[in-house]
Amino acid sequence: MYICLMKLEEGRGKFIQAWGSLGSSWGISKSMAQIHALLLSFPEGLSADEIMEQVQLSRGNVNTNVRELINWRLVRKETVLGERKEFFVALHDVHTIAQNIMEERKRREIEPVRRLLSELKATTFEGDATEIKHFQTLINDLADFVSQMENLMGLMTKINSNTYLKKMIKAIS
Amino acid sequence: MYICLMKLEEGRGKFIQAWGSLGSSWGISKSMAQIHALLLSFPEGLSADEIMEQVQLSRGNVNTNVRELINWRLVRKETVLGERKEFFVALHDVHTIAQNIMEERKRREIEPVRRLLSELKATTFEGDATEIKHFQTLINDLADFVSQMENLMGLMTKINSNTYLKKMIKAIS
DNA sequence: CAAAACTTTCAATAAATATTGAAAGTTTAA
DNA sequence: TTAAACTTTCAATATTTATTGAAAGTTTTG
Repeated sequence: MYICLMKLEEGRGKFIQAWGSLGSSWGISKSMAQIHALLLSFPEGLSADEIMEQVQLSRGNVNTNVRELINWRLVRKETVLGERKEFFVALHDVHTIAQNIMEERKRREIEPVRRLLSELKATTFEGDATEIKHFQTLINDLADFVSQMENLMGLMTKINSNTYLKKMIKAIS
Repeated sequence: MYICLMKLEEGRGKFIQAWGSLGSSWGISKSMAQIHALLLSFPEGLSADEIMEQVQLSRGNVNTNVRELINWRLVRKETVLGERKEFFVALHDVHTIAQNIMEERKRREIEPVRRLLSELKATTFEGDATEIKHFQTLINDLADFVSQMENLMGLMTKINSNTYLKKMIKAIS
């Protein structure tokens, strides 16, 4: 596909659908990814009913996934004067988005690993000395790597406000 | 738990089980994570039957997930002179592991996003000018972010052989 | 070549996860 | 206070993903 012309609505629809299926491959639910894509596509907030309408999901599903997006700090609630219902707006700054996703993933995916490894590090093993050594080396190496990973994720959130850093990373990678 | 004493076998078992459940939270199957943990725990390779025995999984499951681990370049086959069956050994260097995981995730999770965004970047939209502008800004921002991400993942694989880089990252993050 | 020793495949099944929608809960306005 | 407007919950259901195990396939050995 070299050139392509389409209605904006169609483009948004395509983006939303594609983002939804991509979502699965990063371990978040399709609906959540779709709703996020939808809210990102609109500068203004949408109501629950509008979301239901646009992505064809049930009320319960929209409610659950919007709440989850709020937990991830990717979306916030807004109320409009004179309107009774709530509106949901995505955070539109990509670097803030990235930062919040990083933080959440750290919490969910890195922290538990760290806990496991600390626990194993703190235990003394009985058995064959060589095998113990191998196992302990593994645990230590993994622990080192995990903190490396955390540093790097921290770095990612710093890139945010730092063009110099951005250039540096590009240069050394 | 401040001090703890246990048999090595028990420690390995604990590690394997925990790694399995963590696996789900990073979007890989429990069995695959368990098998990986098992093979990491042993310096020498194990046969399919030994894996089945140790992690209590069916032959088919072991076969499938070992193949997957080989695709990810986290495990390789080994044959032993005079033995008919195959043995599977984990790569034991944590940084090589990290590097291979990064590459695989890039391929699976980043590449498809890049493709989608390029496609949307290449299309011309019809509709309200302000809305189009918002949507295009979104697409461009996401595309920028994705390449940023790729740079950083590249950087991660470089840390491997570079202690200086490691210190630098720690310093700036 | 045939049987033994393995490995691979894949349809059936189980388990985990996501989604629905109707009922219950809450807030606001008159 | 009560009815309307809206949000939340959650048991039932659907969908997706992982796992099993027996049958088919392959390679090696005698």
